[in-house]
Amino acid sequence: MSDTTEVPEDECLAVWCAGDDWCAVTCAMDVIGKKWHPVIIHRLLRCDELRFNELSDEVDGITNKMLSQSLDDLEEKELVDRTIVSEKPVAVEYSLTERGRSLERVIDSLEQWGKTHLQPPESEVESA
Amino acid sequence: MSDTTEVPEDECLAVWCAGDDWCAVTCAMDVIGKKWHPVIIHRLLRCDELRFNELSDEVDGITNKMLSQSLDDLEEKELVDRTIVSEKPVAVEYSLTERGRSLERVIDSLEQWGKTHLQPPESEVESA
DNA sequence: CGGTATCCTCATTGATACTG
DNA sequence: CAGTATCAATGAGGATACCG
Repeated sequence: MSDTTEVPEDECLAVWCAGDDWCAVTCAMDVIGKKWHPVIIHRLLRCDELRFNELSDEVDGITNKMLSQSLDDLEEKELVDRTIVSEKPVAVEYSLTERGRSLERVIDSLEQWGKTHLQPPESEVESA
Repeated sequence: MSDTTEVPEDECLAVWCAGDDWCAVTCAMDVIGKKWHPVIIHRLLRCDELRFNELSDEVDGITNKMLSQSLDDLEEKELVDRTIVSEKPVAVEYSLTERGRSLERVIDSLEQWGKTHLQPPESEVESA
């Protein structure tokens, strides 16, 4: 029951794209194309579950606001799960949902392309 | 001389991302993550070569300015080739470069994901 | 710890009109 | 046909501070 018809009724994901040709790429980009989404997903893909601050540390450069906002959006899109681990000393853990994990191929091809065609600065990263 | 070391000296593609972890996904997104880039590349992937107006018609919703601007950016990033077909009645054709074509996997996985998880509105597209 | 709230900036996008 | 110029709007993103 998870690969036949994934789209909920309240889901508006498909709406803003349903123009002349539907365009799945544009839609997909609208979902994961936000500035911080790809990295966040990428990290979650590798670490399985992370706390807010761990994520904040992992992503590097992201502000609380953007992390929170991105996570919020990702949750709303059912790509990320938010789990309260502890109430008293507030502790929350973020992980990918099934749907989120399904993005692995996308993120992976993106990463692959980046590594192949953008050239990692492994040998000249210390110049800055 | 086109598949050994693809990165030109003036190329700043790798620069803005060379932070703490390099992050290929973020870099890749910076290249193709612009609003219209994915669709344009997608069309070019399917049509091989298109004129400015054909593209303008294909993309649907894009303005001259954005198309021109996107194409310009794509050219600068060496993803798209601009070929002047005719001088007098100005005619230009756009096509993907090798590098641009290398994005096929990315665009494809993006499209695949979109189609699988965002559900094309084929059966309810006429409600609007 | 895990966020929110506020304010501010500037980049992206768009509409419209004009041109070689 | 294939753009460019200009102006304006929008909103994404960032800095900082505060909260339960």
